[in-house]
Amino acid sequence: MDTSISRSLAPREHVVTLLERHGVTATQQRVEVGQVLFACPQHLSADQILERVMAIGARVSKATIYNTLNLFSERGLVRTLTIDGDRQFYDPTTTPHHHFYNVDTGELTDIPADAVALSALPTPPAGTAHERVDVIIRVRST
Amino acid sequence: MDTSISRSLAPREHVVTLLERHGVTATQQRVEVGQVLFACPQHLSADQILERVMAIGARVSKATIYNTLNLFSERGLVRTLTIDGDRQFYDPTTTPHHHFYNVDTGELTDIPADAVALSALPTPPAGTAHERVDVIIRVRST
DNA sequence: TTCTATGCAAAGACTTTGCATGCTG
DNA sequence: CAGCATGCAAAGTCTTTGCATAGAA
Repeated sequence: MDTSISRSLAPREHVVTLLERHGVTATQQRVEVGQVLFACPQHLSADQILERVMAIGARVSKATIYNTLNLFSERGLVRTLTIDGDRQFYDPTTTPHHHFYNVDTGELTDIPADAVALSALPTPPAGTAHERVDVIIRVRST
Repeated sequence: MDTSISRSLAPREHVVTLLERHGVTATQQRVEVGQVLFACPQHLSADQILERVMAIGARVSKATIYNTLNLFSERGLVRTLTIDGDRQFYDPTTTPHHHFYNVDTGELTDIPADAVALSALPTPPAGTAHERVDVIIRVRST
């Protein structure tokens, strides 16, 4: 088998459709970022995405990575996660769900929304309305 | 009344005792940071703390602010919050509780632990154990 | 005195911005 | 062709680090 670093990519077609459906012009670089990002449920940093995009032979600048990720985030194509202060992670899963965060390894794992029973949410402060609930379960290696 | 910026401070005695109880040497600067931080339940950034410490006439360098906050955090005197990626907030309330986060204003508000009913927490990934659960309810201004 | 804390400035990590060039429609 | 996207490098933020000096026990 192939000994080089090869990862599955989301099909080009699929990414193009996805971008268009969100009103994002499907340029070369954005599609490549999308192919990496939407390959599977995962949590990648901007740097990791840049690496992987480079690894598939595409050339995208760091600035474009950030521009693209911010655009995707605004348009609801990805969810931006901030767990520790160091860096942001981009999560292709945009449907409601939560996360395990391993404080020792930094690893993030998805938790399906229905695995956490959140009853009786408190009333938001006056003049505000619920937008989203994030549950982060910090775990440590045993 | 006093027109200058004056805020209540935690009593010096109280802060000294608190630090000692956590095995932290109660130096001049640490006590001043503590007086600002432990004045009331709040969420301050490193910069805001520096500002307020300066405002009470104490002179503390930025490096010491960060060193002190990191130390306090390690020793469990404060809880470090990372909400958006921009900066960290330090929360003097270390008992379990959750937060409202206003995505428009950046404002953080405490939620008592018992105001959120979290039943049926999922099992942590193999080889890990629960450490803490954070619930962040994002709200937007209406 | 002996070890730890502090200050200052420089270094570092991550992210954003400005501007000229290139691609999209 | 008009306008948005991209690349590059520089600028910006927040935070950490190194080293000499000052303070605590």
